[in-house]
This record gives sequence, C-alpha cells and structure tokens, in this order.
Amino acid sequence: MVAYPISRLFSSIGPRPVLSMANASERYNPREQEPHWQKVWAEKKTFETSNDDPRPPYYVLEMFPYPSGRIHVGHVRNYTMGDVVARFQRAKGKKVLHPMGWDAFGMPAENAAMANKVHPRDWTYENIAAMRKQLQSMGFSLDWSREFATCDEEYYHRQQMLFIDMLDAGLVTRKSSKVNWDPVDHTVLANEQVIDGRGWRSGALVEQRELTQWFFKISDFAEDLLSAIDGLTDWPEKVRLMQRNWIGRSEGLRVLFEIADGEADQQSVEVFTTRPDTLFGASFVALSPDHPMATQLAKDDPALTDFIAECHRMGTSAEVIETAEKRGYRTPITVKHPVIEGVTLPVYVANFVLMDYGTGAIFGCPAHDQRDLDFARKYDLPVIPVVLPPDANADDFAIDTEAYTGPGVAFNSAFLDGMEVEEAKDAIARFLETEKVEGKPQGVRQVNYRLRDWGISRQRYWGCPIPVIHCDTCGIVPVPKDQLPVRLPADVEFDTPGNPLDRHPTFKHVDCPSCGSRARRETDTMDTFVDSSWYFARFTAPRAENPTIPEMANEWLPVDQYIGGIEHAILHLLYSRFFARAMSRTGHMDVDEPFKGLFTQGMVTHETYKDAEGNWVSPSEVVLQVSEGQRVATSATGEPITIGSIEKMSKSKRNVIDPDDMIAGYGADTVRWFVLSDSPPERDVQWTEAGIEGAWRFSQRVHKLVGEARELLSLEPSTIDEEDPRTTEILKAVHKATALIEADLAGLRFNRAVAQIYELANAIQKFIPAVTESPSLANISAMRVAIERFVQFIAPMMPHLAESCWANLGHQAMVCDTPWPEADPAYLVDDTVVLAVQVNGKRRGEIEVPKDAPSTQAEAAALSLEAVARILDGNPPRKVIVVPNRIVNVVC
RNA sequence: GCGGGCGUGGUGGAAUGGUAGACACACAGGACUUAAAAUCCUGAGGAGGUAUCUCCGUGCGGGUUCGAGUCCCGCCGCCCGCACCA
Repeated sequence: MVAYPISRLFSSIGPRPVLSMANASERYNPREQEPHWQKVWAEKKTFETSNDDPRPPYYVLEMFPYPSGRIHVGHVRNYTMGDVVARFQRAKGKKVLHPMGWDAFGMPAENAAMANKVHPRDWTYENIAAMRKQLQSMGFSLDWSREFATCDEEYYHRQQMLFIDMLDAGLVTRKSSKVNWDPVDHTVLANEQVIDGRGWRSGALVEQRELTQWFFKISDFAEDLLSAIDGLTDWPEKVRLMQRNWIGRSEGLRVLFEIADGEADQQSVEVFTTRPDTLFGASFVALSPDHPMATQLAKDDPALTDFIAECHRMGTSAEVIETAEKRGYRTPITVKHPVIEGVTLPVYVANFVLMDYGTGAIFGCPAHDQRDLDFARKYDLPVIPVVLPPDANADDFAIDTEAYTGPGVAFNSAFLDGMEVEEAKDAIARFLETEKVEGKPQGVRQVNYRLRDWGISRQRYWGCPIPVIHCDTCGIVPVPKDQLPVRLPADVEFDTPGNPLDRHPTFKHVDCPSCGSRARRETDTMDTFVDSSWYFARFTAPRAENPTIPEMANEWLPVDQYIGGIEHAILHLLYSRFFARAMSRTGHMDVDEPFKGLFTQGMVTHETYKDAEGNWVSPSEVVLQVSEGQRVATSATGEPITIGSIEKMSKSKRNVIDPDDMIAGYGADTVRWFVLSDSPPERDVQWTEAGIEGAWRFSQRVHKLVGEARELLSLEPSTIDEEDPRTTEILKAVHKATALIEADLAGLRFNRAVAQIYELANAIQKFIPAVTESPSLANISAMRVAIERFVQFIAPMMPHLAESCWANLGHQAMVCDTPWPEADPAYLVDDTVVLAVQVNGKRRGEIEVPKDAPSTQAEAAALSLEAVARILDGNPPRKVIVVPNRIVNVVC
C-alpha cells in the first residue's frame, strides 16, 4: 500500500543548474537540498551547544527513544515538535541545549538474543545506528556531540556511582517483596507480562514468590513529591492530577483494638481508618491474608491455611478483582470495641484487605463502606448507620444495598452525636489519643500514601548491574568507587532460561572488597526506568568523570520544555522527580524539579489488521478498497484480511507506519510540515497519509512564491511613492502574523501557527500584482519585509526549505542564525473596526465605525441599517447593548 | 465503581461569553495544455428551485444571559487514568 507517488513527484525535476540561482519556475528538490543543509549544519557545528555561550540558556528535550530499530511516525511527531521549539528559541536569542540519546537497556534486546542468536549489545548498537541515520535525515537541530546510550559503559558506570551515593545517603533499602515468577523461564515478570495468570512467553502459570529485592525509598519523598506538584504550573493539569492520585495521600487514624478472646501472640490488633467518625458503627475487624496474625493463626488451622492459599491464587488482573466477591474466614479471635463498653467484634481474615496499605487490618463499618457492606451481608453481620444524611430522618433511616458515604451528622454515636463528619473525626481522634492500651495511645493520627517504594531489582542480563557484593562476614558491601564500573560480561548465552549473570563462571563469585573472603556479586540489574530517571542531567555534562558537573546541571536544569508521550505521565516523570531530589541530596546538583515545562503529545493511532489465522498484519501489507460502501481489506496476494480496532501504534500489533517511504518520497520538510498541520499536538491522531500531498504542494508553493518575490525585489523602484492602500494592508497582515505565530509557537500550538502561515502566504500572493503594477519603493520594501519574515516563520518547521529560500533571497548568513522578527505595534491596530449588528441576538448585518468610537455613534449606525429598521418597524428599540469594538445588539 | 477529558461540515480542525465553520484536506466546475501532470481561478453546513433573502444548525433536554460551541444542571455516546488504598 505505497501511497506515495514517488517517481511521479520527481519525474519533472532535473539536475539543478550549478551556478545560476534557482529561477521562479524551477521546482524545489528536497533530495538535493536537504542533505546539503544537513551537511552545512554539521560542518559548522551549528547546533552544538557551547557551555560558555553568554546567551540565556534554554533546555528543550524530547523523551529519548528505545532503539527498537526503526523510527515510527510517533517519533517523527515528537521530535519535530521539539525541534520547532528548539529552533524557535534559538531564533529568540537563547543558547539552546537540544540533545539526543538512547534508552537502550531492556527486554527486547534479550528477546532478540533468544530468538535470533544475536548478542543484545550488537542488536542494540545496530538499531541505534539505523535510527540515528533516520533521525539525522529529518534535519533536527540536535547536538549530536552529546549523544549517549544508557547501555554505554560510560553511562551505567556513573549510574552505579549514583546508586552507591544513594545507598550511603540511606535512600536505598532491601526488603522482601512479592513478584510474578515464571517457573519455566526462571524469570520475574512485570505485571503487564502476566496475561490471564500465565507468563506471556512461556504460557506457564505464574507464581507469587517472595524475593529480597532492592528498593529506592521514593515513599520517603511522598509528601514533597505531592506538595511540589502545586509549583509545576507549566505541566498539563491532567498529568498533575494523575500524579496526585498516584501518590494518594489520605489522612486517618491508627486504632488499637484489644483482644478479648482467643489465642494470639499479640494483645491487640492495629487498624488504619480514614473514617474514625464511623467507629460506633463497627461490626467486625478484618485482617489481610498476609497479616502476621493471620499467618500465625494459620499454623494451627488447616482451614485457614487453605483459605489464605486460595486468596494468593486469586489473580491480580483488573477483571478478576472487579468480579471477585468479598470473602472471609472467621477466626476464633474477638476484640473489644474501643469505645463501646462490653461489646466485642469478630475478627476475620478477608480477601479484600491489602497488607501493604495502612496496617494490613481494618475495622468494618458496613453502613458507610460498600465493601464492608457486601461483606456484612454475606456473613450476616450487623449494619448500624451512624451518619445521617442531611435530608434523612433518624427514626427511619436504614441501609439497604448501598452504603452511605456522603456528608451528614453523626448519630447512634454517643458523644459524637450531632457533629458533622469532619468534626466527629477530630473528636474521636482526640478521645482515642488520650486512651491507653498496653501503655500506648489507643489512637494515633497518621497520613498514609498509596505510593510504594520503587523496586528496582530485575533478574535479567541487559541492564545496569547493581554494584554491591554480598559477604557472609561483612554483609552488604558496596563495590568501591575506584573498582567501578561493574561491567556486564560479554560472554553470555541465552539458551537456558534464567539470568545469564547468575550462572556466569566468573561474574558472580568474587572476593569481598572489605575482608577478602569469598563472596557473591549481586546478579540483579536495575529497572530500566532508573536509566531514564537522570539522563536529562547527564546531557548537561555527558563526558564528565562524575555523574554530573553540578555547575553545568544547575545552569541548564530544570529542562525548560520537556516533550513526550502521555503514557509516561506517572512512572517516568515521578521517578525522575525522585531522582532529582536524590541527586540534590547527594550533591550532584541543586535542582529538585527536573522538568519546568511539560508537554504531552497525543498518541498516533492506526487501524489494526489480522489475517485468517489471526496474526497481526502490517498496514504496508494490506490493500484497502471500497466495495459496495464497505471498506474491504485483502493481502497483496488477495487473502482476506480483517479490519480491527484503532490502536496506538505498537510493534506487537504491527500497526506501525514507517516514515521512511514518506521522507524518501517527499523530503523531511514536507513530512515535518504535515505532522504539525491540522491536529492539535496534545490530541491523539489517527494516522492517515491523506494530506501529505497538500503539504508537498505547499512546500513547492513556498519555493515558487519566494522566487517570484525575489524577481520583484530586484525591480528598479519607480521614483514616486504613490499612496497605495495595499501596502498598508500587506504590512498589517505581516505584523499581525508575526504576533500570532510567535504566540502560537511559544504555546506549542503548531497547528494554529501553520494556519497563520497559510494565511500570510495567501496575503503575499495577493500582493504580488500590486508590486508588479506599482513598483514603488514602499511596495518593494513591503514585499521584502513580507517575504523575509515569511521565510523566517517557516524556518522552525521546514528548516531546509527555509535555508534555500533565504539564500535565494541573497543572504549570506543562514536563517537559523537570524534573530526572530518582532511585530510593530503600530500595524497591529486598525483605524476602523467592523462590528456585527444583532437584533435579539441574531446577526442582521454589520457596520464599520472608527476604532473606539463612542457607543452612541455605533448605536446610531446600527439603528440606521435597513435590516434593523425593517425589524423594528418604526418602534423604538427596548434596549441597545454596545460592546465597544465588538458588537451591537438591538433588543426589541 | 472513582477521577479526568472529549463530542463542531464529507474529513482534520478554528473560534478572550460577542459575525460558528478560520486554515487545510478531499470534492466539483473552470482556465492553461494536443492530452495529462503541475499550476491558477471559482464554488460549497443543511433546507426553502437561482441572486437577494428567510428558516434551521456545534451529541440530546433544560437553564443563566441582551447574546451560549463556550458557563450551569440532567442525560447519551466515545476516549484516557486509577482500581478492593479502608
């Protein structure tokens, strides 16, 4: 389905005459011009950023790509946007840092190694080379001298230094944690790699295993990470909200319940609640299946052991959780109600209580919590309402199948009666804080966060080795910095399941750096999210001995404009914010927030296709036709193809469009212009190549327009400057466009800037006959201003074409080195304005009045309109509303 | 379930509460051409046969306002995030 008529487009383009300037009728040939300008930029090191440049710094960064082998149109869109920002800010007089690198560790390289017997390193670097070539053909203003890949030894060496500094600073911990374990592949799986409870590759039933793993203590920063979101005013509100929800702060109370009956090691159970005001409505206490007390009770209770095992077998997928019913196991334990003398509550182990939130135990108040209600109905527990809704009556208010969670007034609650929810929470907290159980306060206020510590251990080869050694004598020993880096051994094979590092002959077994006795090297590698959590800082001093040069990092950071996919709204951005704080604490820089401005572009989507066997089929192998009003897809050989849903482009669904054909056929500028046109950048776009021809035509039109303008500029001016309204008209159009385009580019509204540029092109086109008829000095110089600014405006988006045009207009310097023009306010205001005239809110005509004309004048003009007079039919209007310079509305 | 967003011509989309549909794509007609491509010009939300003009029109139903695509309330549909977080 090659939709690009490549041969046709170029059939009429002959070789460019070597010495003569392009004449107006000659077509623009991107195949010749684009490599030329790319070579000039590279030779002049135009986009290499010097640290001692005195201009103010501006750091623009696009999320760096995973080197999958080919760029796709999502990359093109992302990097084009970033490049427009970079070139625009450059023209605005900033020294711009615009680097590029590779997020190069990760699973796909190992998968490729297993499938194709190619070493992950070779596979990765070959992919990088291919993608670098593709990106370079797009003409991005990147500082390639700063390029690195996260799998470069020089990079992960510094990452290991950071890890050790963070370990020393107490920001790293080890703890036991549950993982998805694939018993066939001997590997840990991420949640998304578990499909229907089975490993995505092996198909084996996944087990929950406890493993001791390394964690970054991101939850220590929960409060700071949350409150600092308020200051991220240049972030999309949506992302700020997602981060707030992810951190999930909640204020509550830890309450001790004394054990009344039953054999237990402890004398009390501690629960966490955000609704202590409903304590009088408590009818049970429930423990997580992983709660220590549950584990202990299970020792002598086979039925409980079975129940807990069953809970563990329950899947973690969204679907399972949604449909899972609330189930519990009643233990022999009962506890005393904390505030009602003589009442005891049963203790259950329940499948819906999470161990790693709060205390792993809850009290159930069925009347005011839906889960508790479901549970109570199943096990026939009392349902006592204790919060009365505003419009309800205490005598007949009852809970049926829906818990009441809204506002109200406490009742059935002794000393809380009559208080509003918030007031009651505070009162019960104050009461329990003074009560004592085992000599401790019965209630303690606590703030809880949903955010968990960040587990970074991965039992895989292609990642940054965690630089520690386990010694039986000395315990955990960090690898001394002068012995770094811990290198990934090259001699590994992937024939056997499991982590190659773990079975490597020499990697694992080492001597303890501290005592010299036999010890074991850590064989886990780091989560690849670690690699991408500080690369933005490394770009500021990419070859430094230390992870950063603090002065450099402080000068450039935070990133002024970060651009990337919305899919990274939570994890990557949160981890990077954590890392900035960690790096500040360990002296690597003094910046806590890494990204000042964030822009999240929409995803690029495309239809999916499947063949008769249900295999995904790439769009390039599909032939689409319309038959009897239905779209019908077949393969090149005529096999039937099913058209599937529209999905985000992904390798797995094979609905990725490779931009190479388009770049080869139309050139980079046309592709850049095309992806910026039409769609608002933050919105998802359904990919279609309809429209690329229009972009191509526009690039040709620009070339032609500049050629024609150049002819006019060389005309001998007629000596007398006649008064020509067209001169003012074009200058107004130019200056208004200047102001609007600047605002649109600064606000990343590229589609609107494109529309403004089209309008300016139309205005200039219209002005050509004016100059031809009346080649006055005024008209010729107006044309010069118009056409030169026009070229400057397209330069961030179509940089090669702009350079060619700029040279064609006789400039020695490059347009990318030319300062951005300013709008002259004198041309932005009009002497007269056209006001719409409405009658009862309906448009009936328009009037032209002087700008800022008094209301009376506008009113008189409006009333004298024939259409208005006809409707009024001689009657006086009831009211006339005049909004100066805007509108007149006659009410009758 | 909770939270957030979106809904405008054939299409992508524009529109500080103030002339809805800018700009573009696709389409149709015309000019140039032996012809095509390219280029240029013209047309176009729907209906009332044309121009003038009139009515209708921004998912649906209400409301606020002199005036609503825009603000408020209630629905419908689609998309995204979170998901037993006590």
